[in-house]
Amino acid sequence: MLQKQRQDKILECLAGGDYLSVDEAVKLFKSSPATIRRDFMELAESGQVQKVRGGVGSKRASSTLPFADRAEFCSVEKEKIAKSAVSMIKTGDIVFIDGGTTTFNMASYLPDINIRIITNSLRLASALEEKKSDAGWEIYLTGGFLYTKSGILLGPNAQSSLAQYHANLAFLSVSGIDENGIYNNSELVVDMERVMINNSDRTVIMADHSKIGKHGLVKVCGLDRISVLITDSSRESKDYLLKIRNGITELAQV
Amino acid sequence: MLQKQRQDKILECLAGGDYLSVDEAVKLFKSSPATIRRDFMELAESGQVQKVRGGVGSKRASSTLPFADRAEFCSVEKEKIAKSAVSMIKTGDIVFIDGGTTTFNMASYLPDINIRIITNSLRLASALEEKKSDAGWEIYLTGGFLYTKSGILLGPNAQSSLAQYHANLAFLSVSGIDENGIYNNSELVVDMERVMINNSDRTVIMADHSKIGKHGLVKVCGLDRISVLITDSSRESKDYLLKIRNGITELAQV
DNA sequence: TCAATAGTAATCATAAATAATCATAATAAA
DNA sequence: TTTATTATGATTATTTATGATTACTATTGA
Repeated sequence: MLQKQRQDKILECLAGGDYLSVDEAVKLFKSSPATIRRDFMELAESGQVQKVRGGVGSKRASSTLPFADRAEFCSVEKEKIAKSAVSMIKTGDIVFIDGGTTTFNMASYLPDINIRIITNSLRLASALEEKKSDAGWEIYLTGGFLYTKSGILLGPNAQSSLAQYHANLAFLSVSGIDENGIYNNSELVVDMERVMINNSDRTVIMADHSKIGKHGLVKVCGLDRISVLITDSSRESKDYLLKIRNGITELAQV
Repeated sequence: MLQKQRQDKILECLAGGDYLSVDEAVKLFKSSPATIRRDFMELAESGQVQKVRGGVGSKRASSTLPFADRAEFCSVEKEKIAKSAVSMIKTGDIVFIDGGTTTFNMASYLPDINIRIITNSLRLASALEEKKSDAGWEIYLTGGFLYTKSGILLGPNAQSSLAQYHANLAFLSVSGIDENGIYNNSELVVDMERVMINNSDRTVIMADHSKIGKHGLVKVCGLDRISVLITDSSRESKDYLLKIRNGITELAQV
């Protein structure tokens, strides 16, 4: 049996949202544990299954994420932060959601209420499209050049497209935040985020503890433009949070 | 056995959506491994199969289209038409691809050469993003409101976003074509298609035989604006095709 | 806490598949 | 016919996948 064929069958076994052990797979495909492990590893690396001791499990809810480095998208902290962020959204809201990994997790928890979502993330839009809310989320995508590496739309067309909208809330990912402001690593991303900040009533920054006290290539804006910071608690970031606390309106720790 | 004959048989074997190993093919066609490999390579280069170690797989074998109603997208006719359409694309081209089901199939066959693709189809963009061409397709998405039912971007923002671009080739799906012109069922879709036609050097209509002689809610344009019609042959549509034939520059029947 | 067990990762030799090269056979063009 | 072109199959070196062995690590239960 071909390697690829075997891997397809593994995925098939897991399609029902189940679990497949190394031993079972060895019997099923008549190969050695080493080979099965290698298959499992590859499938896990490409994000198609999740590795557990003794075998692999289906990715279940997040199984439709189309990108490789899925692990990065699914950390417990980021999910908590995302959950807290969506709880701020009320019926009738118009929200900007930018293209970061933290904000992407919001897709899983968005309540099925009437809201309008404006985003430059192809992946977020795809995820929301597949969920097909009953209440009918209205989804608006910005145009522009598609960065296939990160699945987000950037560039002048994306910016001018985004500038057409105004929102109640903007949810942003950052690469760092300190007492002077928020940072990100790409100029094009920063340009988009600035438009979101300027065109929304309130700006919510979603940053896990690893971002606290860190910087980035470009400063997006000062803390005075930030309404809410949602982060998770950790011992190391505690001191830094105190410094930031005074610059912003509200701090949510999850 | 002729080379062409053999390659057709290979494709037949894969029609069911499975894999074919080099060894199996060697026995089946009584040729040498070298020849079979060359066949596999050619078929893979033209995008008709996917190469895996030890053999080839059908394009459908592992490619997971992100939406439910896959069947509709995969009819043999539409695939043939799509294949013929992509063969028109050359290195350096800038192409519009609209959001229909026929045009969507082009994603599977797009050659890995340097081209720029402008589309209002979220699903096409997602599919291309996942394929991650080596040569680096540049993908541009129009902005606008996302119709989750069909996964396409429409509305005034989509239009103005699209109007920024100019292409060599525009590939359009239609709901019908007759001797007077082409038709579609949604005003918003027609608006987008008109922009594509106006902003491209050549317009290619992709319509399977069920569309020939049919109409739709809105007329998009007359046949004089159409450069090429790609369709599949069928007894019923033959007479109608003769009428249409004179209105357009070129007719490709697959 | 400790071993006992089960699962894993790392290494390596082997086997298999592939790409590259070449000579030959089949085909098409002059 | 002769020549040029293309397809084929054999050979080779190279790359890649595999399974056995071993050492390592996590989990379990006393």
